[in-house]
Amino acid sequence: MEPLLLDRLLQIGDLFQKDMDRAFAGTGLTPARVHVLWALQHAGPSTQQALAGLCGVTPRNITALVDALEGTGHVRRTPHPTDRRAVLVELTPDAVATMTRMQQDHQELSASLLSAVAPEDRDAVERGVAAIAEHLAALVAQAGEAR
Amino acid sequence: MEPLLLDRLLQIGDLFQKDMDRAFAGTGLTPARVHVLWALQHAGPSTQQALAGLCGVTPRNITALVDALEGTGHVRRTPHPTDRRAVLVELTPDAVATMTRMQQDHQELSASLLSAVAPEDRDAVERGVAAIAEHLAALVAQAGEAR
DNA sequence: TATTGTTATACTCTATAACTATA
DNA sequence: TATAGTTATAGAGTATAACAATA
Repeated sequence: MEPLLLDRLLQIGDLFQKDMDRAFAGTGLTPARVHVLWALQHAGPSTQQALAGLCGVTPRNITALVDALEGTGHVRRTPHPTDRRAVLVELTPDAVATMTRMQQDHQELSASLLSAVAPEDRDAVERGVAAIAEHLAALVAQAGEAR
Repeated sequence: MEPLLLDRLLQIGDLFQKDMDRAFAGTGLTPARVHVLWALQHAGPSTQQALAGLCGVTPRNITALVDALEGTGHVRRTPHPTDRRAVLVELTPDAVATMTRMQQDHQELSASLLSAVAPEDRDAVERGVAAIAEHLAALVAQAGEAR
């Protein structure tokens, strides 16, 4: 019996997570902390409130994640120039280098995955996966409203 | 700029997780506990060692998950018929009904996702996603050996 | 009065190590 | 001696609620 499309997608998600967990082992990084680093690379220096929004977690949680990332030298807290309640979190030069490398690996992995698809199927797969992501996002948003 | 295929797949994984978390809210279920229930529905009554293997977690962790599921009435522990060291964990009738419903939802969601893909792309998407899953599994297994 | 970040507390998932009862 | 499950301990991620300083 063929596995369902959904089962394949769930399997892919599990494999990514397993791979990430091992790739970060021993580096002091975890998926949640890398998520913060990604947000900082894309958005630049940010307040913790902003990070909470970008990562979809509570401000309290961001405090803990930034504490850990500060401890491992990945980020720095600096005073906010105009709002003395807030702090700005920014990547250290080392972390910028790490994130640049990670982004390259990311692009290479994406290319490697596409190379596993038969050449005549590649366009359809890119279109189809994008359509699935958008459809699923709409379903989840709809379920969220009905809450 | 088009998002990478990999970004789409990661987005799909995040959306599934978000949807599951909300679907289970208030039921006492969590992704890890549902994983145990799935394993039990597919494998039938099982020892905790067997569940640890099926779920890919430590036996100690299974003890905690089964404790929680027993507390919410989803599973029962019964003595193993031939090995007095072991226990058999089995679904309660209520949990069997819950899992049957969940399996139906699962199939419907899979069909819904496929329906979001253009009809002429569907075969290619099913082939391509399967190929990606197998390719990724091989990459992860290879990285695991090099450990 | 509203917002930013923190302290306090709690729950879940996860792991390793040591221990008990049984094979 | 090896295996099944548990107790003990620890760390990470997550949440809510109460509080301080500042806007």
